[in-house]
Amino acid sequence: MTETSGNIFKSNLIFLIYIIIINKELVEIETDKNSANFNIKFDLDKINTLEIEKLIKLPPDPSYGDYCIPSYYLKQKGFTGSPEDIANKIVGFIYSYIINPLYDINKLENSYLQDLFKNFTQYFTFVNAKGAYINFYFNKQKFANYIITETLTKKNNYGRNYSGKDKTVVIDFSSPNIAKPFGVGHLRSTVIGMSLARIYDFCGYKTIKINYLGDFGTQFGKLITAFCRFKDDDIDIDNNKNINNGDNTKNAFNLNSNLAEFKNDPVKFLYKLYVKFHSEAETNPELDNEARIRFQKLEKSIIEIDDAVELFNDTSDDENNNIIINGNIYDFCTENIAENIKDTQDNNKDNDRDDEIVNTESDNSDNTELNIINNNKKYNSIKYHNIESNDKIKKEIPGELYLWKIFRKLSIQEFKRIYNIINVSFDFYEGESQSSKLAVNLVNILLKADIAEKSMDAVIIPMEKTPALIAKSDGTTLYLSRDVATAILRFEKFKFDKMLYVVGSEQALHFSQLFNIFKILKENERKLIESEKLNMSCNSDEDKNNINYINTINKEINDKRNNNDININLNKKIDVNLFSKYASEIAGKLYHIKFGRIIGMSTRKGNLVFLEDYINEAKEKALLKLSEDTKFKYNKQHPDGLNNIVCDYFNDDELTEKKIKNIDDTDNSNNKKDEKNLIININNNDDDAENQVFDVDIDEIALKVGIGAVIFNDLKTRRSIDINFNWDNVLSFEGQTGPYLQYSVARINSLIEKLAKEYSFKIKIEKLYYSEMFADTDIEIEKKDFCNVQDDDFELIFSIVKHLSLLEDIVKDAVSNDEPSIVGTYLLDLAALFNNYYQNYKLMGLEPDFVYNRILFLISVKIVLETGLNLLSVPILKKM
RNA sequence: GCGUUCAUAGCUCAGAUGGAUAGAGCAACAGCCUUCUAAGCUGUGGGUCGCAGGUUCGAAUCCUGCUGGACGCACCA
Repeated sequence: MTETSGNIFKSNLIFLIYIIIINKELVEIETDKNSANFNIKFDLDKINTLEIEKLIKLPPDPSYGDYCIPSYYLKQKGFTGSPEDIANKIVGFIYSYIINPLYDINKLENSYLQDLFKNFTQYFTFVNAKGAYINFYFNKQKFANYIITETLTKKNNYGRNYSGKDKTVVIDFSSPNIAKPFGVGHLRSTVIGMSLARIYDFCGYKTIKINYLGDFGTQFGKLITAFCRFKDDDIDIDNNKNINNGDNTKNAFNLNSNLAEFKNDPVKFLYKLYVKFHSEAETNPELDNEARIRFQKLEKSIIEIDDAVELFNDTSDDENNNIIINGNIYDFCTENIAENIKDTQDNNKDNDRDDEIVNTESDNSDNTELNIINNNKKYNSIKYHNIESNDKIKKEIPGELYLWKIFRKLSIQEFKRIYNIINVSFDFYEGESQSSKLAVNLVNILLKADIAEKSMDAVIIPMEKTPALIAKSDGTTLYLSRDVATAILRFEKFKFDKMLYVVGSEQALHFSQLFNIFKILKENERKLIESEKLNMSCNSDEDKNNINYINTINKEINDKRNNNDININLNKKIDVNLFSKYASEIAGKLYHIKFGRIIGMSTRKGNLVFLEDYINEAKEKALLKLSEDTKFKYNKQHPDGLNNIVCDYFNDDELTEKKIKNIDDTDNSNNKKDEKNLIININNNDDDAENQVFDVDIDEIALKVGIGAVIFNDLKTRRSIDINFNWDNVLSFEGQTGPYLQYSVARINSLIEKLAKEYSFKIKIEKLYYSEMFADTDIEIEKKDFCNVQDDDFELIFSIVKHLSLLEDIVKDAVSNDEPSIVGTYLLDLAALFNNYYQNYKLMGLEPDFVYNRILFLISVKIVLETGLNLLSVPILKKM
């Protein structure tokens, strides 16, 4: 027997349908209501509940019932005749055997069957056949009370299911490029990925969130070149003009305004350099050349220097970041690196083409380009010692590597700051740079195995359509080959059942090639094994190096989920037969979660939009609205105003993380509990109520509203379609928007609070907020009847409760389609239903018992709304 | 040219995987704040589901063709 849906009404119906199906002969005979037949077949072990569940549909209109079964579905189960006939016969069967007072259920031999039939009459009051449909009508009161009890009992676990039990899903999302600003393009991946992670988690999967940084590639040569050449220039890309193009290299890196800017906003500064590089390169081809050389040096040093990636460990937290930014290393670096790089720059002028340089290798000791790589000469490398480890021995590394590390580190810091704002976290930060070693090896093995072949000096894997390019003609690896290597390493570590790449649809070809490669590797497993053996036993220097790479490549990724960065353990050796070992297992487990582009997104100046500006724009709008509205709402209507405004986060860990980040000046040894509620107390000075409203941290609220608007805007539509960007749409807080959902929750909170106060109910309001949901509430839920069919508002409540009951199915649906928008539209419907109720049915002043029950009902609505918002990673506000 | 993908109300989108009468939100118009937050609610108007065929009891949904848009097509990621 397979697992059933969490809703007992549905599971009961599933069993009934099963009985109908296996007793088909009995159903097809027109049974005489009075002639009892107690030989009903029933075999508990053989039920495939999932299959039967698919037969159950929701009628389009409540008047057609609460569940229905289209009888034409039953033809596949062996029923014959017209759909109308089938429906009629089945309804006849149900009335003869179950809802028939003359039929004595107790005479059934199977006691389980007895219970089932008894339950059925309790859960369903009415069954009819209408055309091709068999319609089932709930015992509405029982249903409503059942669902409300369920939500109140399970709280923020309501809707959770375990369809992903014992399965691991790796989600690769966000993946910004180092040294480039975090724009709205990355936002989509980030937001979709984060939401999927939460939804998968809610379905019981072990979910691993990975941020795969674009920390490698030709652009870093460009950036380093630009940094060395232009760092002291006046660059203002906003106005699109470059003042002072000259060579300003006399005083290397003074503490001038540029340095201040670099320290203050490194990513933006680097972006400016990058833009400047491209505009300069148009007239000066030498720049591109220099960039290429510098990247080659960088790549080589990453591969050759054992702990290259680990230097100035990215795992370090604020403490060490401060060292980099403010302390000795920084100053040391800035003085020396600038000098050194200037030297290489000067030398570089003699070498216009990189192949010349490559060919003059080793014998020209004055050629600094090569010495950097091979000899670590004083003038072209950087001495440093690792303060963290109290390592007294100074090491020397190439300047390119040093700068690259600095850029990388500062960028990660900046990204983390932004992720913090939108409440996104990762289990691991990875980088392309980490898999380049393995990627090199992959190319060799595939060549030997005849799976790949050379084509115009490059290495390709032939495919039906476009051949996959896995190495450039200069032997360096590409995005694609690194992705293959990365997938292997990840599989080795996580043994995932699924890996999702949340990347825009413009990269569809790349991923279809990637998946194809694994398919090809699987088909050629034997060849691969041979090739790997060969690779191990060969003697050429090149191959030895490769074996060396593979032995030293990082394999060990720290298990600690909370450690946010890559931890590389270089001591651990890995299997050489990594590819043949895992490739066939990986095939078929990779998915490209593609999404459409954002069209027409630009600032008023026409440039790339930075995420932060985007959020700020939304925040400003919210602030405006808030200042207009609160004045009216809280001062005129409710003179007692707000006592406290609580800005809540949904995740304790993330909350703590944020708190720690914010409080950097004080040693925060307070217990966690105090941190949880960021309560901002307002001076409740009666005289000056009007001004107080603005003392409230409406800033915080506005920010959350802005974030909610921005995030929900990306999640409310299906991934695949392109978004026509329109400021008015994003900045609209009315209708189908994030703020509308947040507002609905805030309304419920406020209402509950008011009613509890008015009626002196002992309800601890703070226990009702999402982050506290794990704690026991003081609500008594033993009382089963929260509502009654005779109540005036019953129909309204029933329609809402029915919607609440869908949550589990919605979540499953979202997972099977990898589509967060399914949750989004569900929430909009639910919020609309609630607001309808809110507006049309006033509770204040009604009977206390009745009101108390309604509060419990409101809490159950709130639970579902908040659960959904949490799944979408939309901030939940207690008040707004 | 080849491939992927999209086309539903003036605009932005749903449409439960082929099922009962195609639904929301903006925008327009008409109402609703001296009791619960008007970021809200109620009502009205608005459709040849891009076009043309096909598949069957039944199509916005599936297949083919066409039109129109977006993206991609080997040394970028």
